[in-house]
Amino acid sequence: MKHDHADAPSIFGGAAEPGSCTICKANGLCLCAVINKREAERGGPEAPLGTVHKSPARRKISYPKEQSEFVSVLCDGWALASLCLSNGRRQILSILLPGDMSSGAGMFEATSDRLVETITEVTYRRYRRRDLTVGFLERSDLRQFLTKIWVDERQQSDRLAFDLGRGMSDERVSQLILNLMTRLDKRGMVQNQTMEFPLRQHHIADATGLTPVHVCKLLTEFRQVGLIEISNRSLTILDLPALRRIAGVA
Amino acid sequence: MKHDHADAPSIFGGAAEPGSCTICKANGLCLCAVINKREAERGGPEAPLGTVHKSPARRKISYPKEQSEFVSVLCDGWALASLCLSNGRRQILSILLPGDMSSGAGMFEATSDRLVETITEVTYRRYRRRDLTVGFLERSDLRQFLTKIWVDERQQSDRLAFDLGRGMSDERVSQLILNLMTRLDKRGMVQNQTMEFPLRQHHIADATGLTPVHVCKLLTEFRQVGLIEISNRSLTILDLPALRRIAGVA
DNA sequence: CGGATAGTTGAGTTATCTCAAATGCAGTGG
DNA sequence: CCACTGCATTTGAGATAACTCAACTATCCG
Repeated sequence: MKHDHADAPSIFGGAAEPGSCTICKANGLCLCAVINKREAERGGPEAPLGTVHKSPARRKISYPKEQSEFVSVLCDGWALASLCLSNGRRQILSILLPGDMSSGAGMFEATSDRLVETITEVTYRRYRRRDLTVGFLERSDLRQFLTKIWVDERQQSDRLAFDLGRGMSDERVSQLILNLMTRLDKRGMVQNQTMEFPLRQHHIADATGLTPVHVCKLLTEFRQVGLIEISNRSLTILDLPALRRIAGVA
Repeated sequence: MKHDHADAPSIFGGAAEPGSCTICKANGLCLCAVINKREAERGGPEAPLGTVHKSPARRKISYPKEQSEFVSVLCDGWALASLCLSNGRRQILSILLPGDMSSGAGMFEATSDRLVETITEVTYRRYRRRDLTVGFLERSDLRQFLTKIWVDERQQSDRLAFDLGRGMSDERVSQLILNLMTRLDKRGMVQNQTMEFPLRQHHIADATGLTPVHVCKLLTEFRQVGLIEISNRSLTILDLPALRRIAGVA
């Protein structure tokens, strides 16, 4: 069984085994692999791995209410899903990392209210929704994949609601940082408590429901007391226990 | 095909047809009906409609981390699902109305972090999870039911995050009221802009991320300017357009 | 009637926002 | 290489939405 993501070099895991690429690491299963396998078993044509797309930084790649017959999975780079309403207010609902999709519900619904845009330059893979839904009927591993995503997303948005509704500003920001750290770590993208950190302060603000100005003040304070270090678009956690304490880990 | 919910009188729709009970109205499909049908087609035993349970007001009926082989669907009364963390802070994630379950993800996961408790006295129906998952494999209407729930929940929690992160206090409260009104209306539980309203102010506070005191002040202001009227645990919207305007309907 | 829970009101505090100006930094075109 | 433009970050001062605390009243239920 092939699983080399040949067209998306940056998600190469080196090996060609399942579980080796970033998408697999993130989800425990890669849609490519699943579709691949299905096709192989049927003796069908070479697997439709999904088409690869690239987009520069700061581009909108999916609009609210927009119909699409495709499901996109991020392969490389950072993106975000947000809800924008009246008077230009926006709330970021999720920072998308390699292996993520805008929302698992998108595998069934052709439209959503979410706006998806890139943060860095990204590579993503588009699958035809129809190809996937056929698979859902037939493959138990794909169904498991789905329910796992559902459960994970539920937990993430519950936690988000809690933080936004009940957290102080410093809790929210530290929670965001820790959350990203955990998710990147699962993908093998953290070394020495250090991670790539392409977020602008206004991203952090929109994700935490705060003001860019206030985010700035919080971050400088975090730095001053030796919690974190930011330089060169990368972030290091210097005092993990303290940061967790602020985030109010239950 | 029977569909009379015989043991849960208050969700009687009068007729015995699908679409007639509150659960059907809420979801477009009732689990009872689906399981019923499946069993009937197989010539199996009389359908396992799920066992009926009752609980008085203000009782916890499902705890975080608690394992359960059952999935509960509310038949009558109000309940809530919340996330409680450190120092007793709580965020209500969803007000549960007849036809709702704590979370659709609960149909696959035996545990969650949510605390579910009753607001009024409630009747609910418990289905064995195993009975449902078997159905998912076989019945396309049940799968559709599932994906609809997923999509709806996604939209609800996106909106919640937006309100908590980016809404002023008056927007949040009016949004909550309108949301409840809409959902109750779908269930045929609104007459003349009037609905049953068993929420205490501290419920509203926990749902909107505010303080009970502040909620009180907002509600009295809403009443003074003639937006709503509350009496006898029921709420009437007197000026719908104005309330929508405050809620910031997009 | 008494005790608990819920709602109301006012006074004072504080976390966060708004506004505004200054600085830094990256990319562009001359 | 420099000046320039546009974005991101920093800093300070003042405003305000929402909170805390505390006392008082109303309502419900046995």
